Amino acid sequence: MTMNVKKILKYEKDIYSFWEKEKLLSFDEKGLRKIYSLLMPPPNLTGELHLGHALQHVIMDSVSRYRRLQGFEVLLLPGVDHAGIQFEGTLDKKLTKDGKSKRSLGREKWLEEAWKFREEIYKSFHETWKVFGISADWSREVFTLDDRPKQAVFYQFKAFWDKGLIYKGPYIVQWCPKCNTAIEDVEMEYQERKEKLYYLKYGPLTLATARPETKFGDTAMAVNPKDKRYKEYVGQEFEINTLAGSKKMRVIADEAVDPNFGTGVIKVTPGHDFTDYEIGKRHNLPIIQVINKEGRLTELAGKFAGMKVLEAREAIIPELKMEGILVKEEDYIHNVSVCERCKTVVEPLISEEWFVKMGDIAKEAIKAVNKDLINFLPKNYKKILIEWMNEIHDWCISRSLWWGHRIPVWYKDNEKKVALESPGAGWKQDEQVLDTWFSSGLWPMSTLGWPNKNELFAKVFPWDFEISAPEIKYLWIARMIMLSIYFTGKIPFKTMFFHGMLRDMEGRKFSKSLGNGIEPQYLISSWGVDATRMALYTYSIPGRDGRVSKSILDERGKNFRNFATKIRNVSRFILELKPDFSPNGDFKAGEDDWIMAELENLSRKVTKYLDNLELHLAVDELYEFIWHKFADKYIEESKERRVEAQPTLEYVLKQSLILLHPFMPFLTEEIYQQFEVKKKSILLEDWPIASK
RNA sequence: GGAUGCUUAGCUCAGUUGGUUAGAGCACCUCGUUUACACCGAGGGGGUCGAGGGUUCGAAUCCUUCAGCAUCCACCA
Repeated sequence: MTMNVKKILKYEKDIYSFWEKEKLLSFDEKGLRKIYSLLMPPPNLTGELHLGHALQHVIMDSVSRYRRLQGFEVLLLPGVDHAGIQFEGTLDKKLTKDGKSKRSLGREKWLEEAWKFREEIYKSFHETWKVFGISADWSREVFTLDDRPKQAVFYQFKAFWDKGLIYKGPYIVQWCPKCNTAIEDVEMEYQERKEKLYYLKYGPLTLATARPETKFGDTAMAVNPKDKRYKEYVGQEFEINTLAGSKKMRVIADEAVDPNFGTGVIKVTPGHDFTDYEIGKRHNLPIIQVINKEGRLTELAGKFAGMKVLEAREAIIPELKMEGILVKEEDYIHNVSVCERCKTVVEPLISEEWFVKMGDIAKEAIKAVNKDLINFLPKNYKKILIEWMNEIHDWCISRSLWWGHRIPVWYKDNEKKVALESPGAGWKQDEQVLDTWFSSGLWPMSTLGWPNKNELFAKVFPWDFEISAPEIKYLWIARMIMLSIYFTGKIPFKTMFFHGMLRDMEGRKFSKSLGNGIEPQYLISSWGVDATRMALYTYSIPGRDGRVSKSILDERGKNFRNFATKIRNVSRFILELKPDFSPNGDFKAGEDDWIMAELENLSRKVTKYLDNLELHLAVDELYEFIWHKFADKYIEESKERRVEAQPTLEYVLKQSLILLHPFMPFLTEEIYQQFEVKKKSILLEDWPIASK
């Protein structure tokens, strides 16, 4: 079995090397042919490529091979994303196993380890890509921490800075105490928890809270202005027992308070709650930090200082009861925000972070998207993206990490400078790095040498084709659009293809923690690369999720492996066992007409489906034609008149191979090479029909 | 709470702008070991297209209500 696997992979590697050697995959920017450009979404540098990557890359590859056959000068540009938090988390886990840690290594040594780890991951990426036959121009590969993106990132930062779009300030952020960094809304997930809702007496009022431990940070009580019950209290001040002393608190009226929740009164904790932060801003309330970045209470919490949030909650409850402050408890089921990566409960708290004002940037992007310059698949993503951009928040671009583009701001005494390199002795660079998406958002430009003016950029931008998983439509796609429009006035890509998500049979995402993943390598070694690719095209409908299990993918893999065998047998019959005669290339009218008409029909349909990016339909047609029309019917009938039919047999086979090549590149090349009259590679053949 | 999508044969899914007996693969049944192929061929069974209502000469396809599932967004004091 393992021998067999190696043999299969060896065969595919040989063909791939042949394509590379003949420069069939490389892009000639001096070429005169019309360009078709595809930008590979850079996978995260975190380990191995999974089935979702395979799906996405295989879709891109079929499009790029199709365009190659049509005679385009194709650029499929590959790359990898440094993936700040994710990579850093993965590496730290690995280092812990080796008995090392961030603290013991220090920033410089740690970065050395990081680059070493990067090399390991790179090797595995390249192997997988080539095994899948991805026809990218590897000489143009980009990594988001390379020099070029570095220049682009700096240009971007400087441009925003000069325009006054970047600001630094205390701001309430979602803080993950374990990752020790601010994270964005989109990096969180929600877990339903059964907790308690506590009713506390604050002066003459009773209010409900799920987080009594934040009471040390309270700066006011708030009610809805329309709530008649509390009208008389608004504006008054009361002495409140905080368990760490006593302080005066005012009752304020704010629209954000829901009169139907609890008693209709809330405590306002601007330092540790998003709504409260907004209320606090509107009413000029002070911000008090009672939870620190490790998720522990600060000294303001008196004897509870140093406790973790949940410990503190448990310790506080009895005290509140004793003091007569806690008057009622009830069960309360609600969603708790946790960090998407480490599942730690996220604490909203105040941190010094860098932000980009997004309002104006988004406005321009909305205009461009509304002009329908980008073809979204599925269509409704246009609306979804516009709605998001309409309600955009400022972008928190700083992360307290080491892996990434360091914020290019330098400090000396009370001076500040923006520079890529140190402005001289005594200057200290900001400790934080930029959000990964700050560089990924520039991907369509930085991969082409932007911001330096150059021919490549001028020729290629905007890209013809981009593909993505829908889950990063805001994080990545929307940002690429906004940044491209902002800096170049142009959209970044003409077609934006959102593929569906592969899920398990329960509809869950594949994830490491669930252990429900299916290795692409497993499928390849069982059924071959081409069959695995074909199995994946079944799930290439834009925006449609697919449920898969090992057995379902095995079923498809086996089915297409059988299809590959069928094609091998067909070609053996036609090319190896052909009758002894000299083909004159003439087609006999009459008995061959129908298959020629079917072939014509097939060519037209496959072309249409590829143009519309309906890959699954193209695959269906090819399968039906080759197996059930050509093999089962025509070849069977031709046995009666083999010599006469031979030119047609050869012709139909060759054309079928060309049409199938975008999907099964290795098999089609292998068989193509057995023809007597042929070009150097099937990739140099002509697609039978032009696109509309 | 808001938005979007999904619900078609036992399973996983296709069904292009509404138009003849609703398709594929796998599974199942019958027959076939003819010199490309049993990783095969010929044939067959199996669906009131989630439920109700509506538009139409005609609806899986359009409208509406409802149910279930999923995703995204918001809220979560």
